[in-house]
Amino acid sequence: MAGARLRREFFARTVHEVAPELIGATLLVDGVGGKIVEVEAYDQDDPASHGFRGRTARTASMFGPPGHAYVYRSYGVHWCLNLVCAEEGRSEAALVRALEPTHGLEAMRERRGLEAARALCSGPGKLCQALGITRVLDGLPLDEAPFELLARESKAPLAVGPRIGITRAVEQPWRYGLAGSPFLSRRF
DNA sequence: CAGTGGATGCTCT
DNA sequence: GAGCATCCACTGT
Repeated sequence: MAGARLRREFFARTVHEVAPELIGATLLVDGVGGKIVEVEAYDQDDPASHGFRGRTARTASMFGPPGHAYVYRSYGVHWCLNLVCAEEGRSEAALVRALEPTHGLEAMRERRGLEAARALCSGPGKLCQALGITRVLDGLPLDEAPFELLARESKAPLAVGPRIGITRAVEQPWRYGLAGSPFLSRRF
């Protein structure tokens, strides 16, 4: 299932080291969540990253200390969750794109109005809806309630590919997934 | 299946 | 006023 609680120090490295290690970790919000099966890396010098043009009110927490959440609204409809990496002052973060639901399936079904477990958390907006993530959690530390983040117990078979839904830096292969998982937002 | 378009809000130009 | 790190419903094979 899940191992030791991930400490803030885990995130105090470049996102390109952290992101692949997040695959297989367990993410819970108020006890509801599951195993991370898909993330994307965004860094300081990345034209596709919100931090690329410098710090703004929206992206403040992305420039904050590592091991915290950066939550933003997407397309005016959905919320997206990032796990902030690197040292304070830089802007590096891993976008959590999909979970394999393991805890609180009923709560997720209620929030999503769905039955199929496969579709509960198979996308960044979907998983935020399923876990009840909103701007309220922006900037909060990941090693304190309501968050709970548990390290993977064994190394996961990794799939790597280009990121989804962006228009700049499309060629960077900074999307990581659990190979073969049926809970991905899209196949690799 | 694949492809299209609408909903919706906020940030940045 | 454009442009999104999206999702869903709808269309047409």
